[in-house]
Amino acid sequence: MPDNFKAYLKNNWGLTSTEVEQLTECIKTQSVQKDEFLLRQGEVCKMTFFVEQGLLRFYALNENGKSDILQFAPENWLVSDRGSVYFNEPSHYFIDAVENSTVVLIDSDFIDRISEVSPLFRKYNERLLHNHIRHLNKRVSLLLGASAKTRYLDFIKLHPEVLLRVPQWMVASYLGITPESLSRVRRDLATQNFGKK
Amino acid sequence: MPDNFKAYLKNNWGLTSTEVEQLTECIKTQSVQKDEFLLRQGEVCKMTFFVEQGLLRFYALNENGKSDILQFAPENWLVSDRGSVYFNEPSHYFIDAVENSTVVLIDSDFIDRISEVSPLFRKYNERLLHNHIRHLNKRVSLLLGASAKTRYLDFIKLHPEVLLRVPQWMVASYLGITPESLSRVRRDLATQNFGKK
DNA sequence: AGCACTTCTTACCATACATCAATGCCGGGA
DNA sequence: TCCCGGCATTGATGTATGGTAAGAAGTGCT
Repeated sequence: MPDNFKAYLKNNWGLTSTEVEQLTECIKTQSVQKDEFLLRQGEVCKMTFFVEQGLLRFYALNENGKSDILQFAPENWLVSDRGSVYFNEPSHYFIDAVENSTVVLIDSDFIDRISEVSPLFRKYNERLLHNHIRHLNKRVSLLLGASAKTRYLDFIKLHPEVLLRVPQWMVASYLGITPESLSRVRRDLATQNFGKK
Repeated sequence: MPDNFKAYLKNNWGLTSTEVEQLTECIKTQSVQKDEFLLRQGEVCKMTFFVEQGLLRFYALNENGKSDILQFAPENWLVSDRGSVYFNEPSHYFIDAVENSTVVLIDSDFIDRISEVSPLFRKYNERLLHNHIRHLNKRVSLLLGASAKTRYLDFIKLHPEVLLRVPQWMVASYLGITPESLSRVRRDLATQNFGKK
C-alpha cells in the first residue's frame, strides 16, 4: 500500500525492487487524523515518521505559550525529533497532523531489518543527517539576518505546495512572525514594492 | 603535541591509548593567526577542524553585508561546514580565527585512517551528527520564539567562557541583534529587571 | 606621554514587527 | 437557510530592536 514509501526506498535509499519486497511485510503504517498527535513534549520520541499521505508539523511551544513551527512534512518527507530518539531523552517538541494523513513508522525494528536487507542503509541515513544539518544551518542564518519578507519568499521557494495547504497563521509561525505581520508582508509584495527587501 | 585532541579521541571517540598512538603520525595540525580564514564563502569545505587551542567562529554574511555568527568553536570543539564537505558543494559560510589558534585538520585521509584503526569511529561520528541536529533545533526554536534577553541568558549558559573571550559585538551577532541592543539588554539585566523577560 | 583604534555605552529617533480590536469572508453543521 | 467558528485583513497603537552619533574607557604603538 505505501507506494510513496516504496518509491522512496528505491530512489533515495538505493534499494532494489527485490529488497523492497523483502521488507514489505514489516512496514507498519498508521492513519493520523487532523490535529492528532504523534509526539508530545515530555515524551521520548521512539520513531521517525515518513509521510506517505498528508501533512505533518513539528513544533515547539515558546515562552508565551504559542507554537513555533520548526518544520513541515508533506508527502515523502521524514519527520522526527532525532535528538530524542538517538539520546533516548524527553522531547521538547510536538508532532501532529495538519491534514488527515498516513505515515510509515520507522522504528528501531525496522531499522534493524533494513540494515540486514541493505548494507547501504547506514550510508543513506548519513546522507540524510548531513542534509538535515545543511538545511538547519540555512534556517538559522535566515533567522539571524533576514527580514520577514525575505524569509517568506524563501519559504515559498522551499515549500510552494505547503503554502497552499496550510492556513497562513501556520506559515507565520514557521517564519517566527504573527499572522497579522504576514498578512501585511503579503500585501506589500502584492502592491509591487518589489525593490524593497 | 595536540594533547586536547588525543584526550578527545579517547573520551569521545572511544579510542584506546594504543589506537591513539597508531594515529599520532598522521595527525596534521595548523596554526591560525587571529583573523585568518580557514574557509571562505564560495570555497568547497574540505575538512573539519578540531580546535586544539584558541577560538574559531563560523559565520555567514547577511543581506546587509553584516556577519551572522552561527557557531563559536573554543577548545575541544569541532567546526566545519558539514554540508559543503559531504555534498562537495561551495559553502555559503566563513570560518576564521577569533584568537590565535591551533587546529587539528580532519580530512578524508584522516577519516580513512581512523576508520581502519577504530571500527567504532562511524558510530561516534553518527553521535556527533545527532548532537549537532539537536543543538540546531534548539537554536531555531529560540530564534523563532524567544526574546533577545532570553537568548542572551541561554548563550551564557552554553558558552560562559566564550562570553569572556570575545567582544560583545560578536555575541550580538550570534544572537541576531545589534551590539547596541545587547548593551541595553545587559543594562536591563544589571538594573535588576529580573522578572521581565 | 600622546595618539590611533576598537569597544562599549548612552541618548535620540526610526523602523519592523506585535498587540488589540473590529470587520468581513467563507465553509460546515443543524 | 441561518448561525457559528476559524481565518484573513485592516487600522490604531504599543514595544522591541535598529540606526546614528557622540563620548568614555581600554589597549597597543611610538
